[in-house]
Amino acid sequence: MGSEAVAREWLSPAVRAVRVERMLKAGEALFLQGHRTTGLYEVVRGKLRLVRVDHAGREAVLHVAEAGDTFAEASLFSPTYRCDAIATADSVVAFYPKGALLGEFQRNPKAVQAFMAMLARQVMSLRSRLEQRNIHSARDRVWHYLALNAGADGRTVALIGTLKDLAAELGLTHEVLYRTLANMAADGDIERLKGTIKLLG
Amino acid sequence: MGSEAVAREWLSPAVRAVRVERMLKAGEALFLQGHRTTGLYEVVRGKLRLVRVDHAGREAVLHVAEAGDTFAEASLFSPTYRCDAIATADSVVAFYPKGALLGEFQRNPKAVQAFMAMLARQVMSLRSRLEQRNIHSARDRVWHYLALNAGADGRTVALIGTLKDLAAELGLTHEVLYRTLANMAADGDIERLKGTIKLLG
DNA sequence: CGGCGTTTTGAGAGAGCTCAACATCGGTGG
DNA sequence: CCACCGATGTTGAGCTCTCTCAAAACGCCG
Repeated sequence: MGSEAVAREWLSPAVRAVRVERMLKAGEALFLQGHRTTGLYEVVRGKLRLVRVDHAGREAVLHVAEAGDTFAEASLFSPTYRCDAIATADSVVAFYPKGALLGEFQRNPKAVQAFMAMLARQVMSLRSRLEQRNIHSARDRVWHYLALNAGADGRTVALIGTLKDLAAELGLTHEVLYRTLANMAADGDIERLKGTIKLLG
Repeated sequence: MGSEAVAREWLSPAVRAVRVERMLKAGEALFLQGHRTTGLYEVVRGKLRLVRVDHAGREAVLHVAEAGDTFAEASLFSPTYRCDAIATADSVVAFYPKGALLGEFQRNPKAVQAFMAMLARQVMSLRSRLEQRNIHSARDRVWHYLALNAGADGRTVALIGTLKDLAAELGLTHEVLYRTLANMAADGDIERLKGTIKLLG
């Protein structure tokens, strides 16, 4: 989940200046549903669970934010948080106060543009990942990922983390991913190199 | 796919004024990868496929936009389109010229805010739908959907389209959805009414 | 070297998918 | 008013594919 190809260059110097870091112990709540919104966050280290709790106390997970992810962007435009944010591991988050951000957005057109562009790219990225999950066959899903993440030459895919991480992003078990890659290589559809995969055919 | 709970109130009167409708025959291309961006679109009627075509001519679907969906938002911040938009059925799209939108955004802070808020809400919605797809069990996935879409009372879910549509949104076959709902009703977890589902327990 | 996490391969079971038949509902036209 | 038609809704049976549990090889770092 933490592998958004969506970079975070929306941080103008002025925005970066208002950033405040905060540490959280595992299980600690950052904010709760109904609380007044104070700003948005970025995960520096650790992992947070965004959950909505229904009347019966059951939780529905909205998102799991990991290192590098931002969350609660919508809090900028809403008076109260609409879910709970709970650290599932000891974590560090960077806080960006709502007022400072909105002020900067009003003063600096570049900052708004950068932030909007970041959101638009994230929407695009999320839509394609959702589309990917509509592909049932493991092989086709892996191919979809590879084709979409090929570099400039259209034939080389750089692997960022471990294959286990990739399996999680693809919504497959790591065993299935290993087997699928092995089969694709055996069939001559891909070539597996150190840290990269080359598309053939 | 077309059931974003994300309303489109980002349309200020000034924005609505620059809207231009265009008709497309099935199979017709609206824009192609590499073309200069002219603006973003909204599907009024029909269905469009956003695809990226790799060097070997294989397509990878990025998104399927249906009535009510907007797409190519990122074109506002990019010089060229990064995928093809092809109508898969006779369609009507509304076109919002990039220049007019960006101009309006500069003049009218309300318009920027509304547009950013819409994007932020869409990011939230997409993230939760992606999280939903991580749930393997059909029953848990359906429950996740119901819990997240319950009305103000937290117990009543209004069904917008057909159950077939819902099955597609959940990434299940309609048969499995029917069976799952029947089981949940038999177990007393839900009550099925006309056009709505009531959560029990 | 020893330990830990990743990578790999094996075998089995379960859940959802597919194909198929049928019921139900809403609209259309005779 | 009723027969017809298409799409939605429903249930059944079998199959495939992925998930799960298990075990072992590999690589990396102290």
